[in-house]
Amino acid sequence: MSLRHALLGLLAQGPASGYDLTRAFAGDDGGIGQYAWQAGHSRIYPELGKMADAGLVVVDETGPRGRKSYALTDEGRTELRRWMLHRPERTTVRDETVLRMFLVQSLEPDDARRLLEGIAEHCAAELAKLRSVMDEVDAEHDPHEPVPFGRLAGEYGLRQYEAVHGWALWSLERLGATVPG
Amino acid sequence: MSLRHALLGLLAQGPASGYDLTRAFAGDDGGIGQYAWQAGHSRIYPELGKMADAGLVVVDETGPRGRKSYALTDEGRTELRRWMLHRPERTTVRDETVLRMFLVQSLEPDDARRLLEGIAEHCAAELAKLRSVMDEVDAEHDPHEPVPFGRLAGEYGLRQYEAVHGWALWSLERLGATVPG
DNA sequence: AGGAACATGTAACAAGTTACATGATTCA
DNA sequence: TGAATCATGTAACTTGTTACATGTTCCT
Repeated sequence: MSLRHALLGLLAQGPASGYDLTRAFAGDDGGIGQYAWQAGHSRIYPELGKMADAGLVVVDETGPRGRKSYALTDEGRTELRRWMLHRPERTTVRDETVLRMFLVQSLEPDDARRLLEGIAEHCAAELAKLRSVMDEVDAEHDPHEPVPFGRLAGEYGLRQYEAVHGWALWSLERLGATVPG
Repeated sequence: MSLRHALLGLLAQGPASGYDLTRAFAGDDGGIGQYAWQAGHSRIYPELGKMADAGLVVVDETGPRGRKSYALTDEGRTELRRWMLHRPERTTVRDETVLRMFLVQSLEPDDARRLLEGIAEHCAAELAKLRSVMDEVDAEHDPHEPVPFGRLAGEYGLRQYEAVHGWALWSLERLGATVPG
């Protein structure tokens, strides 16, 4: 039931509507939906309803066009904290990109090389993009204030891309050793 | 439909039964199920059935206890290759661990620190374990032969743990700056 | 003989995606 | 006034998990 906790975590930042939360998931902007968890509005609205029934959130404000803004309750905050600090022995993982990495060796060497080169290029490009965004965030940020929300996640993304980039290059070398020329 | 492709990828290594494939997913041994994709036998058996209907695999051998060994067909290999080399713009991602990382900043600083310390320790421990396994693999491997299956995935795991470890330490420093003492 | 591991399957439930459906407000 | 965006919801379908169910072979 991680969608519930994702929503609790986002609401911990401040009240938001289902529509706001849907955008937080949808972004191609290095947000939660790109790296951590995906959800569409058709799951988010019913889940918010159930969470309200369970007392984890309340509608704190209604706006135009039927907008309902949800806020965390103390119960919700407690549940979020419990989930964050409790490490389950086995967690949900479903990652198509990593799956491709696992299966690189099922391809013929030429195909594998092509795939790895594509991955390396893609990572380099994304890395450059994300790095410039993060540099900007850091430049605008007063070092005496708390880290801006999302900065830690951004750093994770950065290091993630670096790791995959390095891995692709390492793999190309390893594969290359078997086919001289 | 990534389960299908995960199965095709595993079968590219050689024929296997549903039971064999189930173990490949289930392992806590740094296998596909720990990092890339999870599946239980109750999904695997029906999927193998459908794949056989679609001509992607065939039962190449039957054994004791009703064992059915599946092998890739040419069609299956073509479909696997198509999927591997075709980069979709948006891929499935669902990762509870990364979700926690995204939400670290929803915790109070003390809790966040505790969580990050736990992550750093956990990564260091897993890294050490995996490194010794990979060192062993490398020691037993003739450098003139192709890279052993799983070695690239193992390297990915290694670099992944290193990245997360580094990230946790960096984040601790960043958080620490806001709360002196 | 009896337990562990091998081996396959189905059913009920939970979670997520895509498509369908509707309506209000804002802005040019 | 018309298009874009805001805003919420449901229904049908797909995918995955947990629980139920059964039978065989190997090893001690």
